[in-house]
Amino acid sequence: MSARATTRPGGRSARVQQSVHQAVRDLEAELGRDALTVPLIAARAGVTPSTVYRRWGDLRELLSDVAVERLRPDALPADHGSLRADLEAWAAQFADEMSSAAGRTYIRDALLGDPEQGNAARCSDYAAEQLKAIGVRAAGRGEAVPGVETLLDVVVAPLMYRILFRPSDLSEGYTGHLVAAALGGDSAPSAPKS
Amino acid sequence: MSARATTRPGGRSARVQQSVHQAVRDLEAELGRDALTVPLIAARAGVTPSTVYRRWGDLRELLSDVAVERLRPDALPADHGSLRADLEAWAAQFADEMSSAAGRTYIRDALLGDPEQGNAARCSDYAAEQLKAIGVRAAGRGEAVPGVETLLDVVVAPLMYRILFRPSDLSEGYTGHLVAAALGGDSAPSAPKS
DNA sequence: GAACCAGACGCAACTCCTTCGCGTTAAGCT
DNA sequence: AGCTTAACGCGAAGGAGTTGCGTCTGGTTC
Repeated sequence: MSARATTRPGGRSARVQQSVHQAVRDLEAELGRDALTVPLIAARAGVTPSTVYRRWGDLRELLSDVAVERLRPDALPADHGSLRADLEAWAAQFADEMSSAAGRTYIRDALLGDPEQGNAARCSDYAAEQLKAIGVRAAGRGEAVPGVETLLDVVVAPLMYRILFRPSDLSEGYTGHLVAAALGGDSAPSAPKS
Repeated sequence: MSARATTRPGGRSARVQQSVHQAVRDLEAELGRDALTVPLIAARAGVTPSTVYRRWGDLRELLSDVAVERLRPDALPADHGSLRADLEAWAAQFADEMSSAAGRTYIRDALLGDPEQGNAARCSDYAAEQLKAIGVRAAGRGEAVPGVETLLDVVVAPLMYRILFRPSDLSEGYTGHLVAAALGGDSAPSAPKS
């Protein structure tokens, strides 16, 4: 049902998918996300609307695909010399990007794809890959490293929960507090009031 | 923009809102959620489609309102005699309800409402109220009680993250593991592999 | 390398969701 | 009771979403 598993990866189908995705990005930048419609996107991409409906089935599904691509990290997390520094830097950047208006829109769009496994799981996989890379690097230094599952539970999940459900309660030092909780160290000064 | 803050809470407006909400629930049970359309709902509710569009602006917004109402807990958490037992029972029930097909649909619908504060925050408030009630009761017994913020971070957020992003990775004893992490006790046997 | 098969696309017509202006109704207030 | 204004009903116009059919292209097989 999704366009990802195209049965014909090469040739025309690939060109259509590429041009449609590009049209979404262009029009989103020009007109804003709320102005996007399938006929508009199709016209910009040089295809007919029915093609888009057949491949993606829905505007939501198409936007979900594009959103997941934009959420894909473009590089491995930077090396700051220690597990704690790496995690804090990564979590801070993650929180910044995801809590922005654009980031929240992409997350929401990504969550709207096919409800079963699919686009949403990819977002989590991206975070897991980054955390795993940080963990492997720290293990190479001889540091004790929490498992990826634990980091997802203790750092990523609370951040995402606040971004999605409590957008107003995302303070500055919160990521530091979460990393400290994950590593068992001291909490950052601006820990939650409890 | 949302229908909640109706400037005229009484009289006809209230009747319209009530009948429209009821129509959504009825039609959702009869035809399934995907078959819902604004004209259909309006006809069942005995109003014109333009009324629905004016009040809610969008089918998504209307479904978001209805979903939040369905996510509202109908009773205070049961008393099992101890903080740990109360938390485990509540978390297990929460996970069950939210990870079901209907629960996930309601959560997704609720998240689609007005992006700023609104319906999504209500969902979190519901959980916070329940946790606070459990906490107050435990404090009355003389138990040491983690703050609501901590419980949201350590128990609710990981559950919700898995439900939304990793629907396949929600094992049986996971909630027990999370409660144990929150209370500092031993982990349940089926803890994550890390 | 040439013919075959199947999936994907373009085209066009149809349905109906969505929007908007205007007149009417009723809720809240003095 | 009269007034003000928000909310609703109605109807028309525009546009999104859907579908059937023919054509084309990419992959496969002989």
